[in-house]
Amino acid sequence: MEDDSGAAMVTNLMVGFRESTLSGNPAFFNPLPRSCRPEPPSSTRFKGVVLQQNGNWGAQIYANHQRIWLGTFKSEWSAAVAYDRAATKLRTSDPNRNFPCLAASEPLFQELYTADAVLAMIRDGSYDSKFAEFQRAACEARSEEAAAVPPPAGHHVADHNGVSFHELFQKELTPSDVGKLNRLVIPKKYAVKHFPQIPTIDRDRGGGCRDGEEGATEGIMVEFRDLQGRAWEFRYCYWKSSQSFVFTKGWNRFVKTKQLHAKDTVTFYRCENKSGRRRTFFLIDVGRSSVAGDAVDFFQCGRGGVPDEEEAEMKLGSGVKGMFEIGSSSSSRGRTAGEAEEGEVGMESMADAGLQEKRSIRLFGVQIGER
Amino acid sequence: MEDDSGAAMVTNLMVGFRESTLSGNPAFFNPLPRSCRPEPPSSTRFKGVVLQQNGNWGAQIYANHQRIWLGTFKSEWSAAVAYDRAATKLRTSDPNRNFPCLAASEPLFQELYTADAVLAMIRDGSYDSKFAEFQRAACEARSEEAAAVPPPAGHHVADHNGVSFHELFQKELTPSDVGKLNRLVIPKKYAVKHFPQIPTIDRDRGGGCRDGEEGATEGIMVEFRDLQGRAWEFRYCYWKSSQSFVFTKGWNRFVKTKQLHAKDTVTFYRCENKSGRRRTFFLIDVGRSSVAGDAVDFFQCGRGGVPDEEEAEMKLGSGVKGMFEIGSSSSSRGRTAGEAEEGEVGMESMADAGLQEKRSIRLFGVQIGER
DNA sequence: GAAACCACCTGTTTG
DNA sequence: CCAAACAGGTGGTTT
Repeated sequence: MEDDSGAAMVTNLMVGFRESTLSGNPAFFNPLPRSCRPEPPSSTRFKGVVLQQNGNWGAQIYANHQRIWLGTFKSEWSAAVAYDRAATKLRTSDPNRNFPCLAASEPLFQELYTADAVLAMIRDGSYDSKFAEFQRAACEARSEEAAAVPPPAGHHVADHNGVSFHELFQKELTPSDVGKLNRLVIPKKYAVKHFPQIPTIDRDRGGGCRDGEEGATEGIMVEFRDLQGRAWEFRYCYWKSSQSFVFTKGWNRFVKTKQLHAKDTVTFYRCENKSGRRRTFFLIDVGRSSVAGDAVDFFQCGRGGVPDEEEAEMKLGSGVKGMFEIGSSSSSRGRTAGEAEEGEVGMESMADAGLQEKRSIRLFGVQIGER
Repeated sequence: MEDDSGAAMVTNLMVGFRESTLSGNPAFFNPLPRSCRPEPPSSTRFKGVVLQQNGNWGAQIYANHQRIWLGTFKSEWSAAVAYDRAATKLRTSDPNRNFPCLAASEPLFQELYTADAVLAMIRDGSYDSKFAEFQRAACEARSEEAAAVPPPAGHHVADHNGVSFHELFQKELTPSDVGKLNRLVIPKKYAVKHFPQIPTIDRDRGGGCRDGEEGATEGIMVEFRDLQGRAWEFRYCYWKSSQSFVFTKGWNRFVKTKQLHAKDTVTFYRCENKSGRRRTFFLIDVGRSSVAGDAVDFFQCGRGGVPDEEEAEMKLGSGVKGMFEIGSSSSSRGRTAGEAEEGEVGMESMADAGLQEKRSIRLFGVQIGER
């Protein structure tokens, strides 16, 4: 509770302020751009931080009309970081942070945990190590994928510390995938194996309805996260005429924001946290073509594409007809810190649970350890 | 009743057989093509014409299982013309006429009157002058629209002899409007101002239906007349996704028949006859782009597009779901000559009556006279 | 089988 | 600057 070392370490990790004592991939500790670095503490106090009589710093956050105590910390910054992390989970609609860059890669990590679990990690100092492991695994996976030999899809599973990343498949983008057609063709074998079945509206079900709808498949909305935790919704549908599965609506925005080009790749993962109580979510990652040459580092600050002009456009779950919720991200926003919503609609449709029978010990293709 | 001069004058007007004594726009009196001219009277009597003992010619017509007497006339031709005019009103489904070309521009004129009123005008000889005024106004309006300066829409109101032509709006056609998309985009501001509201299926009406349909709008059929009096039905609907109002079904046929091209214009009018007892109808007119160069005369024979191969296809009002009747044309076909149907469904929706407050004295933009 | 129709989708433009 | 409107599209279904 009172220990400050954890928070300080994470400040290192995320802000790169001094050399880390944590061994691991050095790519982690790329300093953030100068503009991202927090200013030294000033008379202006950080949000959610209070100075205590004993000289320590307390962190608290208001969410859902109640005050939540995050613990006491030895440094003002550590307390401010704790606030940011809690805010990342609890105040998603409020963009105000003490260290804006801190939030860049944490939402995805936090997706793996319930709000209670995140708060507990903040309080007991385990947040840092959990997050560090999460990042190290991701970074290693990234370097693996950058290798010349394309990794065999479907076998890259990491399961470390209760967190698993299961690679579903990867596709090299065609010119059409990134062109004016505004669609991504999902190879059929992967679509049927990993993606939910697209429901068909059965007509003769009671007969009360008008003549309008028939046995048409109009597709469903599916949601993925990128490595920054940003949600991406795609309309996933089946085109009878070409007998192909495609992403349509939303795909074009992804291509542009991520500045994808032909021969770049997209990789899909299923992410779970079996030790925590957090549900599965799905992840989409992009890989640059080697010909393009700019193999940027994995969690490098600013990755995730061009600066996003449409930041405020991220829709919170808006009850769109046909919405398919993957994970609980949308609906859990602004929710009470308590437990919630297991088994939302369609979740079980992503039916490839059979592939994780062997409790793999690779994370994004990198051997990590038995468990 | 017995006067033949009126009918003879109209024969002039329409057939251009000899020089007219009516002053006015010379464009009126373009002779019709030779094939349109009636043959001189032969031993074969005209339909609906009977020779009377006193040497005059009587005209009569059978409609709705009864014989209607149209009056006596000094010439055989005049009586035959009278029959044609009555047939235009009463026997629309029967294309048989004594002078086929005569009917070209009269149905529109007749739309302004009830069947009884038309018959009365035929009998008392006032048909000719009323029709002549109608045509003169239309011709002047046409020449005005051909001017380089686009007329300000919504202010072109003619009110002459109780007949008003109110310009609702005009649109220059885009390549898409005349292309493969088979639709015409109605600018929103005009759609909401002048066109009927597209009904929304209200869901909570008994609750028998499933969740399928929401506030869906499936559009309505609207009917317009062209200047030849031909009826055109368009499906008028609202596309939620693009938030635009469009004509869909039927528009493509109009484009082809009228041989429309990009930069041509369509203009919509509301036509009323306040002195008569006839209801409003709506008119769609086409204007050729000046770059296309062929500013054809207004009521020129053959105008109205290519020869119509699909003549028999004109549907009589067929009780289409969501049908929106403008005017009474469809439902009055084959109807008894008596008075009928005031205020049909949706008629009041074409709500811009507020624009005619000042009892305008311009007809299609041309000053005509105080009234 | 072709053409029209239908219900969506998006990039550009603009008040 | 941004949301609205719209010109220009799509695949799928009906005629």
